[in-house]
Order: sequence, then structure tokens, then C-alpha cells
Amino acid sequence: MHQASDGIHLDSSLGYALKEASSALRSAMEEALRPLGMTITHYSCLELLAQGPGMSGSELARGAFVTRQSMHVLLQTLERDGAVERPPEDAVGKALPVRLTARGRASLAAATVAVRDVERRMLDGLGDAEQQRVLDALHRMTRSLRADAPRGA
Amino acid sequence: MHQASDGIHLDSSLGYALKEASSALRSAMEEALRPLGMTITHYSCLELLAQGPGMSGSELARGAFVTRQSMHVLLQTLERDGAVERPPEDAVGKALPVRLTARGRASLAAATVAVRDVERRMLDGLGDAEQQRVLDALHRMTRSLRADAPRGA
DNA sequence: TGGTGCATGTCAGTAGTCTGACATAGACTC
DNA sequence: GAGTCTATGTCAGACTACTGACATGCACCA
Repeated sequence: MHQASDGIHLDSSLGYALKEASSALRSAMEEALRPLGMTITHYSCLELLAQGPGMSGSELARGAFVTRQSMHVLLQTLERDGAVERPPEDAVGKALPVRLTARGRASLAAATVAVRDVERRMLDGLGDAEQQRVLDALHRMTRSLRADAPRGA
Repeated sequence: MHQASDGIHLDSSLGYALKEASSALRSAMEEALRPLGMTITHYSCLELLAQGPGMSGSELARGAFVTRQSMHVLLQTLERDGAVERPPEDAVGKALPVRLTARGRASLAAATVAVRDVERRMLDGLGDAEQQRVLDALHRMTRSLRADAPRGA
């Protein structure tokens, strides 16, 4: 019913389009990562660690857009599975740096293959200049939204 | 620690920027709707019903980017609170059209005030032409991502 | 020296969403 | 007419992420 209602006014809303694209990206990534038994936050954490070794749990949480409590439980799982390690003697103040293990790097490498394909598909119809413009616009939007809401995550 | 690690390579990834902007929008909307005791999906459902009266639960789920199971439990709450109604005699096949009540419309009106402000803030630094370009780009990205993954939700 | 503020790590409880499964209604085919 | 496919509604269980709360460590300042 109401096939026409799929696109009336909402399709002209940038906020709705943003949520739509984000949802499509999330679905595609979940689908790509599921065969590997990995969630998006799981993957994001490994990717962040590859680019910034020694990041703390709170930093990883901010980078993956979850709370530090959520990242905490994820890190427990990753540590149990031997993908990351955080030796207590490395502690800097209260922060405890996290590092990838060989196993974690292998896990990330496998996931990267699947994820790269999703991102390639997403960018399929966009030229380089357009990608840059959209990137800039998204950054400005993010900054404006956070200006009035300085949340920790 | 590692303040520099906040922006190395990931800031040049459109996928990451998309997730970042979406996360910022979600946070801002949650913050705006919380005083009203309303979640984003809650609001989305009401907004969809205002624009397309008589939508089915499955249609609402697709429009709000959740599963029809999630929308089902939400509709139970909304119906219990008297925000929506779906008289069994209106059933078209198995689909059961949902409609806003006066109470639901009032609830939506209050939420709209808060949400409009968030969207205004988000678009603050973007010109009209740029908004249109970004909107088009997001739609193309969404379509490309779904091309290979025709999921129901 | 003590106090204030802020960030981090951690524990506990809650809430929203998801996957899996089943039954039903309509459309289409043979 | 029977069979198949698709869409919808619904129930049940599991999971992920969240909010709230507390303790610790460091920086700053009076």
C-alpha cells in the first residue's frame, strides 16, 4: 500500500538522506562482516588501533562513536580472544594503552578486504572532486552539530 | 594521550565522515527529544505518519530504518499511549493501516520544534546549492550500497 | 597542603534493536 | 484448484549500546 509515500517530502531533507545513507552503509558493512563473526564496532576498534597503536579505551570509544562503557566490554572480548593486549605495566596515569596482537592484525586484514569492497561500491557514482566536496560538507555539519552539544562521545 | 591520533587517515575517508556526521546528528536529536520522553525512532514514526497517513507497520519500519519487529513493539507503546490508532476493520489484506490521533499530532508538533532547531544548526554553514549537491550525492551513495544488498529493512 | 575539575576505568541495570521462527493474506504460475 | 512466492504481523530470545554510579589518577590553583 501507499507505494507513493516512499518519497514525498522526506527525500528532500538532508537529515533524512544522511540517516538513509548511514543506514545503508551500516547494513552493507554488517553483511560484509557477519561471515567473519565481527561487528562494525569490533572492526572499527581494530582499524583505529592499526592507525593509532597505544590508544586508550576512551579514545577508541570516541573514534568508534560509542560510549567508553561499550568499548570496555568490547575490549574485554577482544582481549579474551587474543586480538588485542593491554599490559598493566604500560599504564599512563589511569589510561591503559591498547595494542593489536598478530592475531588481531590478521583479523583486521581479513575484514579490510570485505569493507573496502563496500566503500568502493558506495563511492561508485561519485567523482574525486565530488567526494572531496561531500567530505568537507560532512565535516562542517558534524562540527556545527557538536558546537552546542559538547558530549564526550 | 595521542591527541594527534584523532585525525590521521580516517578523516579523509568518506565512510568514516558519514558515520561521524550521522553519529553527531543522532546525539543531537536524542538530546533534543529526551526532555519530551521520545526516542528518534519514536519521532520518525510520528513524522512518517503525518506525511503518509495509513502507512502499515512494515512501511513505517522501512521509513524509520528499523526492522518491522522493532516498529511493532514501538507501535504497541504508541497505541497504548494513545498517540496512534489502527482499527482492525481497516485492515487491507494482512496489512493494518496506522493513523495519528489528535494526541499524536500534538506530540509530534512539540517534537518538531526541537528537531527543526537541530537540523537548522546542522545546515548552518551550507549554502542552498551545496545542500542540493550533498543531497544528490547521498542519494546516489544509498542507491549504490543497496544495489547488491536488497534487504527488506 | 588541600581542593576543585576533568578524564579514565569499571561495575550494574536498563532499554532499544536485532535475529529466528511461525502463521496468514494476496498474487502469480502451472 | 494446488503450489509457490512474497509481504505482513506477531511472539520469543539474544545482543548491543546506553545511562547511572563509583573510584582512581593527574593537572591546576588557592
